[in-house]
Amino acid sequence: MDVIAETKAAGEGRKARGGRTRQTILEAAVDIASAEGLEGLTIGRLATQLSMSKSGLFAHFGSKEDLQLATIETARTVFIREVILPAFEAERGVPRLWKLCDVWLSYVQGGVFSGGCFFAAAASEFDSRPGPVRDRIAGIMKEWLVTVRRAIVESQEAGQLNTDVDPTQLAFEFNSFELGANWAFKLYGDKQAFARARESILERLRRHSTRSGASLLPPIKQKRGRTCANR
Amino acid sequence: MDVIAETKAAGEGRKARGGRTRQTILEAAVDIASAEGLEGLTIGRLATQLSMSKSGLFAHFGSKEDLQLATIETARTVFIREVILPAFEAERGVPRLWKLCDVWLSYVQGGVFSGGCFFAAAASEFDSRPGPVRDRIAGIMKEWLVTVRRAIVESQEAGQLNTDVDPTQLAFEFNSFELGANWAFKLYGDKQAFARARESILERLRRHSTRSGASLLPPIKQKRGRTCANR
DNA sequence: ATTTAAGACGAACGTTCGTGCTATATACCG
DNA sequence: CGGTATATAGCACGAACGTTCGTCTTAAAT
Repeated sequence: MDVIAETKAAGEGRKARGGRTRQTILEAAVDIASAEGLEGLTIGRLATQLSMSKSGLFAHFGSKEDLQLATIETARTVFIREVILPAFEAERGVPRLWKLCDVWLSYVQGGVFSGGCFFAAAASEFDSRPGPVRDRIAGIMKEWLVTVRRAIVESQEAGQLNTDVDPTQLAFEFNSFELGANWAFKLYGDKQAFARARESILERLRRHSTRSGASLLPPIKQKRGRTCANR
Repeated sequence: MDVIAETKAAGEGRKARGGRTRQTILEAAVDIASAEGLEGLTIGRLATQLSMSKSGLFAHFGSKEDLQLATIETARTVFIREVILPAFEAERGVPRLWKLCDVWLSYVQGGVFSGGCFFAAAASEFDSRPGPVRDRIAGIMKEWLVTVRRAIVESQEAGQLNTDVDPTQLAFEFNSFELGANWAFKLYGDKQAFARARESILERLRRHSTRSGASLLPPIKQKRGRTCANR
């Protein structure tokens, strides 16, 4: 996976001095932007929080747009570290597919970014504003969607998921549940939403799994009252 | 339904003169805000577009927050007219439940607001910004969720939907599909997303419907070729 | 015909934004 | 040690923001 290869190269910095503070700036920028948005991420605000001058900070980036793009790239690195890599420790097929969704929900729930999913927030902020920022966000979210879809296809190739399910359709559904949980959590502080999303995803995985695939899913959790005696 | 009662009262205006321009302002405001956001909705921009002075326009509202709140209320009125009322023409039960979702998707697809779903955009803009604006948006979106949930319960009471399905869970799923379609449409211009959301919703309705409920759903559409017609 | 009140206007306020220019401090290299 | 980049700071700018103020026009009420 190209994603894994690039994590090695990203380690060491540019010119040692400036590279380090630049990284420090970007880490703070990601945190602010996830809560206040990429436009609410103000150079003055960022400088104050880091006890720097506006101009000193600004010198690290040629423009505000560059700062936004660099912030997005940093967020992507965090996302890969916090979601993609852990999920890829699970074996290819249904286990990895499930873990991708599970870890994603945990990453929002656990407050990796203080404003929920960084990219969901950025996408809705820039979706009506054409330009490089919007394009990059769209590209990164597509990466995610493609990763989920590929995990679905691999599950089918491994004989763990029925081949009569459309991978694109299922990826759309999983992504929707994640967006829905993120929405409910951010707007209402509803932590139950994550459990709901997990239940919806698991229900679908179970229904479409072959026997060999179903055995790789977590055991059915008993609901209060009654459970999947449905149908 | 209280929603229907309030459509009658909203007809006539306040002081005839001022009420009319105020309404004109708000209609333009809703359109701008749906694309540029409630914060991107600038008083100067609004005044320019309407060939008014900033101060003359501003006098209709005591503050920017008041303008935002009034804009939200106007958007809600549009939403009720364009989505709720048409859906409530369908008979109670599964037909109304399906039509609620179907009309919602059409309302985004058809560009009632040029920036997709007004409330989805506003929610993600203000979900990390406490205050009256955020509270009102959250309240309105809850109204919608409750309306969908009630339609589910009514479908069960009418014996058209199996009672072993959790209404809150199903409402979460339908809402997620709508958010997912809105997301794909705004970020990628993907019109197929609406068809995908409809398919997901219908599939679930069919699976959980009783015989009497299933007969009230639209006929099954044949898919092109095999499921592999996607990209 | 006179008074009153509302609506719209232009100008200006103070603040904050992104962005340049210029000077100083700090670190690295011969 | 001195010299040269590089990093940061200080300062100022033009524009845009929300907001306030005083004035003029216009239509209704007396």
